Amino acid sequence: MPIEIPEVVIERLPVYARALNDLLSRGREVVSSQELGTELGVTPAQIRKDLSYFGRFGKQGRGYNVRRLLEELRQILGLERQWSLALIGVGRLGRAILSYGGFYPQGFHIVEAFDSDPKAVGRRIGALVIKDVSVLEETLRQTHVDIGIVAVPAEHAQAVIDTLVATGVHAILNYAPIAARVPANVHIRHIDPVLALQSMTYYLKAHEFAAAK
Amino acid sequence: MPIEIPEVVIERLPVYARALNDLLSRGREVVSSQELGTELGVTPAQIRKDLSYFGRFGKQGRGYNVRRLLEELRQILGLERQWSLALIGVGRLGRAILSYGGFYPQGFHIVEAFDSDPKAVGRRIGALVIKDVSVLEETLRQTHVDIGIVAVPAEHAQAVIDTLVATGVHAILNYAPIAARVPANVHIRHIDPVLALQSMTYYLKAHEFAAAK
DNA sequence: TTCTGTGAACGGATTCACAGCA
DNA sequence: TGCTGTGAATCCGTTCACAGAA
Repeated sequence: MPIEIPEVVIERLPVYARALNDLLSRGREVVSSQELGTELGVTPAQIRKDLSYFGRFGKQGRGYNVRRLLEELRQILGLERQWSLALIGVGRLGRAILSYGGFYPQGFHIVEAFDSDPKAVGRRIGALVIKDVSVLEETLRQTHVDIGIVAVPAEHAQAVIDTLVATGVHAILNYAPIAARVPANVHIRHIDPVLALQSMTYYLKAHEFAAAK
Repeated sequence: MPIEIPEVVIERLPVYARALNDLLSRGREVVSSQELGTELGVTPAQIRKDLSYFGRFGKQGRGYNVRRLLEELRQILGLERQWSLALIGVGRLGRAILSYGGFYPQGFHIVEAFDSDPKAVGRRIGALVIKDVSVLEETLRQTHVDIGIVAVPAEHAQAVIDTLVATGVHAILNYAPIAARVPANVHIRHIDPVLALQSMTYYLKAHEFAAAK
């Protein structure tokens, strides 16, 4: 049944959840779709429509109970549980990911780390010992992880992703600058600051042209 | 005139450019929309339609000349020039961004760095000396930068973004976990791995449920 | 009165399908 | 014959607008 819910809707829910979290910490108890929309730069109708896919969480004439709605969203998104992740690639980028403090408090725990560099393998980072990428497949067949984080160089990324998929990983966060191919039942998100910059320059160029006139 | 071109199209162009770059380095001279589409997981019709907004770059019966099309796209996107960036926030994340080697070769040069921590201010990182964020506004009024990179804690991000906008910056790459508000003539892209993870867990949850049946 | 929930209308992006050129 | 370029058709997400509950 959830199959028919547009993916864009799913991608907005965490944004709503984060805003509700803020509101809650500021002591706010009730919020209207109007206010939430202004806060987030989204139309109120969109928020109401998005939420209506999952239930009727609001009170007519009042708005939404912040705590209640947040809990519903966390439930829907699976944010109440903890998720285990494996990191592949412990170079500069990988180490930055490991030391990033934003995952753990949100329930995302990196429980395995792999690299191909013999100098890195065996090294300990916090509670993790870096394993050789050659044992990636067998390790993940024994120890289940929910999500793979790919932080290897572009030329190895697709192979790593294929291995992850082969071991039954269904969600991948990819930092490598490639357009990875995965089966339809596997979810992938790309973190790619260069692509982000390269699409903005189009507008900067156009703007400068207009400004020069 | 470029105003009518859908933003999604602009966002796909850098992806095409990257793929063409790969093809070129593999010695490929000609490519059809079919092949390129397979490579990228996009329909051939979409590629042809996207490109048709900007001109007629292909040869019927043959396909596209890889080098030629790449050059056209680089021209359209403004990738032939160099762009100067200012980084605000030189904490752990900011330092990782500074040490990331992927920006410079693509023409993105970080020329200024700011932080609010007195211990960081004045410190030299490579060719950069970290300035106090209190001089952000006046510095950017003197030294033009094209793009701002925001890597400050969430609670300061909107203020920093407002300052950037006030000094005439029209493009922002935001790493802070907030839904920042900017005027319509300012472009912003968000790098937010936690949001990416939080939308994938929805599907993992649904999948597990289905698998348990 | 206020604000939700939701069918219906709308608008915009994707895909189709084919004419036309090499 | 092969593949582009592109109007037309389709699909899908957003917005409208209003009935109905508090």
